[in-house]
Amino acid sequence: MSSTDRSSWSEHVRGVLTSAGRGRGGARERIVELLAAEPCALSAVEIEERLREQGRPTSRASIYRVLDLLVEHGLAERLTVGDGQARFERTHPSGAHHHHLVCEQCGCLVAFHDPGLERAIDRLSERLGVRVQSHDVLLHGACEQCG
Amino acid sequence: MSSTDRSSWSEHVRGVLTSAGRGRGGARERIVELLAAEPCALSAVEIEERLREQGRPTSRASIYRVLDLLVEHGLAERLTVGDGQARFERTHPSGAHHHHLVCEQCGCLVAFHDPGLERAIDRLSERLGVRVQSHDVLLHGACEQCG
DNA sequence: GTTCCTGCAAAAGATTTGCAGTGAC
DNA sequence: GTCACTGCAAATCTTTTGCAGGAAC
Repeated sequence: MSSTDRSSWSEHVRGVLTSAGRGRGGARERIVELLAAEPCALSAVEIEERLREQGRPTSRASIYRVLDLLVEHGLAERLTVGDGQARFERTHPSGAHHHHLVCEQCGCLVAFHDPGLERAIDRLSERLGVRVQSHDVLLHGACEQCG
Repeated sequence: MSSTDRSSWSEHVRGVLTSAGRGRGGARERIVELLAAEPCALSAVEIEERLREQGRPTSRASIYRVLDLLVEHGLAERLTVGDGQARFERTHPSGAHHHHLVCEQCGCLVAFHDPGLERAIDRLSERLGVRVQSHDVLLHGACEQCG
């Protein structure tokens, strides 16, 4: 993702939250800045660590509150990879989305997008006759470095 | 799933665990029996509730231990739907697997199988050039009753 | 008798909440 | 000055672990 995307996401967040009558605050700015720069999904604990390493310590309670706020407004997405903690990732303003591969060896997350998969899910939801609002696909395997 | 499938899964579990040098115990029998009869994924807390309702109270620690044992031997599968607790479901001895739709209204789980989706994931893993061991697909939407 | 299984209680982690103080506008 | 935001501490909830007694073989 380009640096333009990064700053545009931060701007987008500010716009949406301002319209919602929310102010700004130090913790929120720090977290938004971190998520904007981070390509991959982070857990609340990881966010706390990164911010502390950057010399900008932030309370974990605030981290959870900011993340909830972002998810509520569709600005971030919550995902779970089965390790007992939730991970968070910014969403693309255009609505484009992707899925993840969890490397069983190094634990890293690899994002990917696949039109064929999206089509298969569209056809599937039609076949099932149910209304599907969203979907998650999680692959478990080995990343390029480990595989 | 037929009652034959149910009993065959229980038999399968006994066979596998006996081969692994494990004995039997009351808690394990109760949990296997419950999972055999239950069509859908249950959390440890739900399993505890059901067993208590049946007048067969079982310690939660034992429930987690039995579930871990089943997952280790490939007899059950752990899945998460994002509500902060793990759910468990028996696996089919043949290796057949399915995925789930979570109804956002009533919270129920609907299982489905879709060859097209499986093919799309096979093609995808080939395109990505990574080794994919397993995959999970989770749809969020409305079930037939609610939709 | 030895080994595995179980229950209880305590511990460990992640997440949420109450509350008082701080900061933005 | 008001209302939102933050940090701390405590609470909640799920899951794991230590240990002692009990059951299976």
